[in-house]
Amino acid sequence: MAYQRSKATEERKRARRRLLLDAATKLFGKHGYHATTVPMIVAEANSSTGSFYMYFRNKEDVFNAALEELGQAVLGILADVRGAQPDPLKRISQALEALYLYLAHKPARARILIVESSGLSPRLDKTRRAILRKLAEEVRHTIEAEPAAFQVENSTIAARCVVGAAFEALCCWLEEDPKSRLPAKDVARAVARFDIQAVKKVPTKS
Amino acid sequence: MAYQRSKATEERKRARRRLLLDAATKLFGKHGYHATTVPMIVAEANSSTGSFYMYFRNKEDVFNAALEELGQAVLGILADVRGAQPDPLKRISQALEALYLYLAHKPARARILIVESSGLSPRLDKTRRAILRKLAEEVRHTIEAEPAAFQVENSTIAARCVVGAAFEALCCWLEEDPKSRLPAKDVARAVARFDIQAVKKVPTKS
Amino acid sequence: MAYQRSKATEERKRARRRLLLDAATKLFGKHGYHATTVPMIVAEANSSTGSFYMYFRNKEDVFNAALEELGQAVLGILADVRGAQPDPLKRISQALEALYLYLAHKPARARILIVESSGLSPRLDKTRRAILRKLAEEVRHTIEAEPAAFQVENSTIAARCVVGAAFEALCCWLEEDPKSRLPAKDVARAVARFDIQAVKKVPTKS
Amino acid sequence: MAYQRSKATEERKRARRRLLLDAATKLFGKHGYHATTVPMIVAEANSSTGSFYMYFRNKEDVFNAALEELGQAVLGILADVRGAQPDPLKRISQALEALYLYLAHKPARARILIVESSGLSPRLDKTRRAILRKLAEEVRHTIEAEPAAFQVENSTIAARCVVGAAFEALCCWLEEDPKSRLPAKDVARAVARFDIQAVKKVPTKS
DNA sequence: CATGAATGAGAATTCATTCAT
DNA sequence: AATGAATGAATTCTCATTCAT
Repeated sequence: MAYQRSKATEERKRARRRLLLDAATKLFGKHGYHATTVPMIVAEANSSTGSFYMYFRNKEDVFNAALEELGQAVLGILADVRGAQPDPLKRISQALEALYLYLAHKPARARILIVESSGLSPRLDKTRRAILRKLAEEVRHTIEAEPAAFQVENSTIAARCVVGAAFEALCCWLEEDPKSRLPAKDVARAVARFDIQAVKKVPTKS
Repeated sequence: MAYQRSKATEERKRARRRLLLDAATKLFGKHGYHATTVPMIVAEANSSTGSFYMYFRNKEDVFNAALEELGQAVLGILADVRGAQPDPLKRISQALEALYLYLAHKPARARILIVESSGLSPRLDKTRRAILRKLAEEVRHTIEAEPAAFQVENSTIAARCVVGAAFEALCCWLEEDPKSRLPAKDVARAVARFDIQAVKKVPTKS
Repeated sequence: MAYQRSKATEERKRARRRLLLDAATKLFGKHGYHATTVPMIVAEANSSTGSFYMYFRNKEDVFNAALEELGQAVLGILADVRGAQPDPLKRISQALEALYLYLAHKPARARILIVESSGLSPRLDKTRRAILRKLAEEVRHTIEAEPAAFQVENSTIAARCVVGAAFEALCCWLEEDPKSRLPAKDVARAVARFDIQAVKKVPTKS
Repeated sequence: MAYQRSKATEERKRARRRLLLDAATKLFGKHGYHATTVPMIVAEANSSTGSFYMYFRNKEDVFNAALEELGQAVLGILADVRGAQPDPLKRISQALEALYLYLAHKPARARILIVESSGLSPRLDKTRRAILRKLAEEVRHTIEAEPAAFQVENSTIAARCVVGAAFEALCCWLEEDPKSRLPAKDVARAVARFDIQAVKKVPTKS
């Protein structure tokens, strides 16, 4: 009986945390870190400041949680593609497309990851960099795993370039008028073409 | 009533503004926008709050001034290279190298441009985007001016990718331990190789 | 989520607001609007700046609240007299006496109403004028309701004169040395005599 | 020669002071004491802060000067009427009319005297009260000089009432829409009727 | 004498966080 | 566990006044 109740409690706690984290993600993406206040978050989540500090150490902590969750999601997308597509060049293409479709449909999250998480606190910077590093690592492994398909001067730097190119193009696209801009898919393809061209092995003549 | 405004006074005003702007640039690059306070800036510049508000409307205004100055500097570097190097592929390479050397020697400025200027206020975002847009335009013009040398799916997007790749690689490099990381020049070359590979025309077999 | 809001909490909130408003009223009356700072108010109320801004939008807002409360009080005094005294001439007399006794015992409030509320902000000016207007309206209605008792050239202007005379006399009296000045009651009577003489119907000879 | 030059200098000094004082009067009347800044005054007078502090000790000092000048002007008007009109009742009427015409044509000055000079500093309060006191004294002397014409309970208080009535009516009138309000002359007459009725001797039957 | 750049004390206000209920 | 009232440190910005030129 006591166990049952505790289980229900656990679930309610999880649900409450979700509510708060979703509200925070939404607002951080919309207004940025500094313009989002804790009262705003708890109002959006129909909760209270007191509860907020039960689930998160402080404001930085929710942002960090939102950022990490986002990182997980993005890495998950990449993992899915890796499992599904054996051709490494096509994999890059597919991964970019999947990433763009995901972030294009959740522009608030895209903003958190790309725009709003810069220059905050050391801890948040660290989390942000960790996500970007993991993405770059993923790319680097892909490159290094198939020397027959790729040819770059420095795979670490090339991987960073792939990530940077993708995010900058995405960032610009997010700022464009949603009515007149290209479809996300097309941007993803153009970026993929760019990245692939940059890293694929050029057959030497002879 | 209004006497001839003394030239010495004008010069002192300019000097004072410079002092404040340099101090602000230094501190913004070191601590970021929010962690830098006006008192900190005036202390660094050996000036006073009152003076600060004579030369800048508010804190946002100095940051904007610093950012714009930085944008001018970076565009100036690109313009210099454009004038000096007729070969468009080599030009990209040289431009990146010049940019890296400049920002590597002024890491505080690099941070302002790449890391600290995101997600602040609409006005600052606009200034930041304007700089990145101009950089991308520069790249796009280079690409479009020589169809014989370049081949991309979409020159606008490719230009953004070039800029994004360069800045992400630079950003990562700035975070590395200065003692053990590669020299700026080498990073610049690796990035240049990446970018050039991505956009140069691949000779069709025949 | 929202539990029954506890009655005790509501009451404490009301009490806190009262405390702040009373402190503000006291200090505004003593030092005037500009010389009274929010820290002074919260110190007087044994509260904190944060609380202050929970109950009032800003400094102007407390002053406005104090002024409106004062207006209510003064209008209440007039309403009481109107209910109690059918003779319109005597009513003016009684109303003035009641007003003087009230304000003489709360000189800080009198100062707020008469001296300190002028030339502050448009909003406060409006509140001040609204109170004086209502007082004058009260007088005007009294005059117009009994044409047999009163005779004036313009009842609106006469009503303003009644109010102006009363407040100027009160203001001068408040500045006099409390030890040597006339009792409030006597001043009230002299003013009443003045006002009544000014507005009462002069029996035409016949 | 030296004398000549000094005289010219004296004149220029006087002129400069006038310029500053006029600018200050205009701005104080328009925006009030606190909303008028020294830079605003010197800009209006085409002068400089440095000069300002040559002619006035500080901001309070100009306001005081403006107020005193205004007081002189108003007392001058009363003195003129006193010299010209021997009938004491008619004199009150004429004085009010002259006062209203003067202040109606210089609403900024009227505001300084009636609205903006309240609740500032002790010194300014004192100057303001001194002006009102002198006006009341003038009225009191008129009343006391002709016991045959007047009949009041307390001439000091009656005099204050006369002044208060006049200023409150004027103040209300100044706030009314200039297009639709009564002419100043009519208001003056209505106020005069009120005041005279209040203080004139009522012939006892017999 | 005139100028206006420089000063810095001082005020208002916000919001992350705590804690009594 | 949940609530939201209370806290106060911290920050921005203004403007009267001074003083070097």
